This record gives sequence, structure tokens and C-alpha cells, in this order.
Amino acid sequence: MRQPTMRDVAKAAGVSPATVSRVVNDERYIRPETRAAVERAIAELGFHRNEIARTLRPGQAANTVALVIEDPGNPFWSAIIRGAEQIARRHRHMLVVGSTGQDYDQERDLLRDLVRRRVDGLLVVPTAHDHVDLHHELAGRVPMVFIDRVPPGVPADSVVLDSFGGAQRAAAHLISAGYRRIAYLGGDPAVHTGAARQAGYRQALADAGLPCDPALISLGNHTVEDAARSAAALLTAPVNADAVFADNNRICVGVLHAAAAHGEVGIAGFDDVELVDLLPRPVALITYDAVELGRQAATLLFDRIGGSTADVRRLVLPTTLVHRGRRS
Amino acid sequence: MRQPTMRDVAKAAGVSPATVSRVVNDERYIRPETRAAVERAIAELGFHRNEIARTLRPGQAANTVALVIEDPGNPFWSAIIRGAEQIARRHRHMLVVGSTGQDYDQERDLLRDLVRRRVDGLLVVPTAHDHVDLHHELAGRVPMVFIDRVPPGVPADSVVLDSFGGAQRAAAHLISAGYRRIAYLGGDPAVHTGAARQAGYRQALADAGLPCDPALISLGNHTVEDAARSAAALLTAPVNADAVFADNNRICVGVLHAAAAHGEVGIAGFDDVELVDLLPRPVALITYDAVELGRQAATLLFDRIGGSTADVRRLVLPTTLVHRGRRS
DNA sequence: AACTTCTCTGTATACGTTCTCAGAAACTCA
DNA sequence: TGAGTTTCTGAGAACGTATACAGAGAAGTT
Repeated sequence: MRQPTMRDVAKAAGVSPATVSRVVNDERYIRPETRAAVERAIAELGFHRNEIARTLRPGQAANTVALVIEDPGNPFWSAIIRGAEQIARRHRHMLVVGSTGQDYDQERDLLRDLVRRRVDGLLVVPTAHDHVDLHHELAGRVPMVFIDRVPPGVPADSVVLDSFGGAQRAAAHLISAGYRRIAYLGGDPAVHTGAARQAGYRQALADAGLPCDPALISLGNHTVEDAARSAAALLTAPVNADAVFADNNRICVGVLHAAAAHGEVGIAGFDDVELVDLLPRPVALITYDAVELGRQAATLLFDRIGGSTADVRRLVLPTTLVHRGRRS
Repeated sequence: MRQPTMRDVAKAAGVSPATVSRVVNDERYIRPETRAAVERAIAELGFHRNEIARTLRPGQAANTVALVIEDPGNPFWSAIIRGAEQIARRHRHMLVVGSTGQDYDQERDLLRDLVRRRVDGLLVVPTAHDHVDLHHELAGRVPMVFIDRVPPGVPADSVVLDSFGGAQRAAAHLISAGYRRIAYLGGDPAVHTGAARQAGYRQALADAGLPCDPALISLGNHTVEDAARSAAALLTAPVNADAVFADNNRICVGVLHAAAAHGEVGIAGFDDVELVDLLPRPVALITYDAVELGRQAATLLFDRIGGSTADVRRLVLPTTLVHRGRRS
């Protein structure tokens, strides 16, 4: 399956490879008959310019940016893909999506591989682990924008959500609805958003003068099933929580499953979740524009690729508290 | 931001570029001190081998396969991504994901771009339009496997779901539950799965001796909102459907929204949908292993990349009818 | 008519890597 | 000690493309 080259096209059209290159790049100064002959040869042979070889020339960009996320199955990340893709397309760049599955080794391999392939820029959701040295090293070699989480001390742009504010508002809502024993269900405590959201939750409790019972805090819930198990435990004796704040959409789904077996339970969560509005119970959710998150990050990236040397920028996107679900 | 090259490393280590290449590729016959010197220089300069240049050499594969899907936001496609990625990783290949958004022009541009970048193979969910010539042309140049939809007449492997059988079973279930005016809500009628599912639905009606009222058929529902509007119309006069079969997960969500405003409505749908099991109404769903779909397709692809010249293979994955939701 | 400018095309080189070839040094075995 | 083998390294040629340079012919200008 060897692909035809410009040399093959040149031979077929009876011209030099340089002329073929000129036709392909639509340059001036080509006799119409020559152009026609070359185009005929291209069509006949089914020639596709080898973009790999083209990129090798100095000054030729790969016209590719990469997005490294955790799991494309989560609607949060896939919305970011859509946003980033919109902007990449606008800049006539190809978007390569890779996923890490929360595994640092995979993130490292993937990022190295992308740099080796000389992508023009990287959009990265770092895994939890603080291997700042890798990010630091790469940030110096290729334009890079961090999404949702910011490795401390790495000089690169970033776009995150207002995790603290959102969580604080969600918890405050539960308090004002009369709940007093509000549990917090989180994922990996090393993830920065988790820390920020837990802090917001604590702040809301403190603002209301409520004590923060450590028994109400559950961390390390990585899957829907983890969260369902943890929530079930928290909602029964001896903890007896009367409400739950879910750190993210996966955890929220797990909590909803667990809560189905209980009566009155206050539920709030970070991230929007589809179909929650049809559930027979009220649920408060912190929502935001995830597509915009991807767009903003990509916009920052292309600004850097374009040569911007502005100071490091840290965007924080606002969140909104919405009320889903219905009183049954 | 020029990246250091092997030449730079060679100069820094006081050896020739060939020796650097040998160290990087971990070849035999290198003096330990030489190796150490080169490795020191690599670390010092932060050298990353240029994979682009490497791929240019004849016989060197890009070690990249691409997956072209419609929309990464739909859990159906993202599950396929996961499956394909598992297999790609196992074969030490990078997986590039591109999306077409159901737009044929984008699919064409994307596929051309991928071929130009000399990916080793393509996993493609073709858009609805029957531009078979493009697929035919590309299938001759690069190993290709079609997922979920099969362009007619293109000599390439494919993996699809048992759409006909699944739809038939779902419709038969609604009939056996006593419903008689069962509506069919579909998307783009040019999509092959849609045609197969509608055929399965009609077969079930025919098997039960039920007439097939054209007023019960609604096509062209591309979004959740489209489906909700269509379903609302079908469930009221003059059509007065008493049940709905939803062609895919997006449509099913729309139907669920519309049905919330009605009393007793029989609902069945193709694809699984999260949280449906917590809804206060029974819903029958046709489920399957979407991750396995991606795995099977990638496995076929790597088999071809490995040089297999077996006859064209067409895998059909089975589906299961499950009962979600609860009687309220 | 001589000169300049414009149009068109080919030759040759470079991009960063791998790999063949070849040569030098060190080791083995008679 | 001499011939053969193994270990190590460098020079140089590709891979497919883009481009600087040069050159030739045509057209325009003085």
C-alpha cells in the first residue's frame, strides 16, 4: 500500500517535483496547461500530499493541537472536547484527543508522545498527582494550557471553574432548606477541584455556624458504585446525614441511586446531570458552560501559538445554582 | 521554541548523530561510557526524538490509528472511544479521535487529513450521506474498519449492532404489554441503523397483525428537543399514540421529557440511558456492550494493519432487552 | 536594439531521522 | 604472531516535501 509521492506525480505529468509542489500549494506563475496536467496526474494516481514530510521542513507547523483528558465517557470532558474542537477548526488545526484514565503514567507517556510528534500546542487536564516537574519541563518546550486543574508553580495559562464559590452556594442552599447534617462526597482528594469544593462546603457550614463533623466527609469515590455505597452508609446510622453534597456528576449519580432507597434527603451536586429534572425529587446542581471552558482554553492556546508572550493568565469561569427535579 | 535535534545532542556529547540514534533506539554495541555521555546530553538539552522525521523513513510506521465519530458528547460514541483505545494501547499505537458532527464535508476533510498524515489505519463511523466513492477510494489506500454503519459496496471490514433484531424485540415487548398505537421516533432516515430499526419495528407490528399507521412514524429528530416536540405531538390528538419506540438514546431522552406530561405511556428505546432506572415509570431499553464494539473494530483493524488479507468481515454484535424504571 | 521586468520551470539542498557500509580497535583462537 | 571475529563508531545516503537560486523565454520600456 505505498502511497504515490510528488515524484511519481511529476513523472506521470512530465514535470519536475518542484512544479508539482507549486501546483499543490496553489502558487502563482504556473502555466494553465502545466497545472492541468499535474492535476490530472494527481487525480489519476490518487495522490495525497504527505503531511509528515511537509511538517519536517523548518517553519512548517504541524497544524495540530492535542487535548489530554481523563475520560471521554464523562459528559464534562466531552463538552470540553466540543469547545476545543470548534476553536481548533476555526484556526484550521486538527485536534487530537487522548485520554489518561486518571493514570499518571499514561499521562506522562501521552504527553511525551505528543511532544515527540511536534504538536503545536497542548490542552491538558492534569491527573491528580503532583508531578509538577513533567508539566514544568513540557511547558517550556511547547505552548500549553491547563484545564480544570492547575499544577502549582507551572508557568502556563489555565482555565478553571469557580469550584469554591459553586460548592459554597450549593451547601448554603441545603442549609437554607433546613438541612443540618450535610455530608460531603468527594473523589480523589489530591485533585485540586476536590480540595476547592470541599473548602467551599466547609465555608458554607462555617458561615451558618454549623459544626463540621468529620464523619460526614467521604473521599476516594472514583466510580458511581463507590459513591452509591458511601452515600448509603452516610445516610444511615450512625452517621445519619440528612443531605448530601456530591463533588461531581459521577458521584451525584451514585448518590441519587443510594437516596432512592431513603425518604427525604437533600441533594446538591457539582456538574449538570441529564434526566435529573425528571426525577421525583428536588436536586440542586451547580452548572456552568463546559463547552465554553474548552473554547476559552483553546483560545488561550492559539493566542500563545500565535506568539503571545503575555503574562500567565488564569481564567475562572462562573457557575450557577439551578434547581432540578420535582416534588413528588 | 526550537526543539533540540539529534545533531545538537551529538555535538554536546561529542559523538556522531548516528550514535545518538543508536542510544535512543537502545541498540547493541555501544560502549557504556558513550551511552552515558549521550544520555547525559539528552537529559541536559531536554531532547525529544522528532517522531515526524522518524516516520518519514521508509518502513517506519506512524504507530497511529484514527477514530472518526459523530459526536464525542454522546455516551454511545465515547464508549467506542474507550474500547478502541484499549486495543490501540495494547498494540502500542496512539489513537487520534476526530469528530464529524454528522457533517459530510467535515468527514471528508477529516479523512483526507488523516490519510495525508499517514495514519496506519482508520476506524470510521460514516455520516449518513452515501458518498461511497470517498470511502471506496480511501479503503484502497489505508486499512479501514467501519463502525455502526456500513457504506454499501465498500470492500472493508465492519462491526455493527443487531439493529433490526433489537428494534423488533423492543416493539414486540410493547405489543405484549398491551399497547396498540406504537409510535416510531427516528433520526436521519438516511442513516442505515435507522432504516434497520424501523424495519424491525414494522416487522414486530406485522408479526402481531397490527396495522402500521404512517402517522405514527416521525423522522428527522436530530436533537433531544426535536424528539420531545415530535413525541408531544404524537402522544396527543389526532394521532393519540399510546406508546413510543425511540430509535436512539438522544431521542429516548426527548421522549421521556414529553411523556412526563402524560399519564400512562409505553416507552422503549435503543441504547442504554443513565438514570432511567430511577425514573418513576417503566422503560424498556435495548442495550449492548458499546465498549466491546470499539474493541472488536480496533481488533479487526490491527489485524489488517498486521497484513491480514482475509475476506471482508462483517461482525454483528447482539443486543439485549432490559427493563428499567419503576412502577410509581 | 538593448535593457529591464515578468512569467514559468528545473536543479539542488535541507529538514531530522534511520540505516547501510565501512573502518578501527579490541578480542579470540590457532 | 597472524588471521579471523566481535565490538564500537562515523560518514553518508536516503525518506517526501518546500524553497532558494538560477536560467530561459516573453513582454514591456527606454
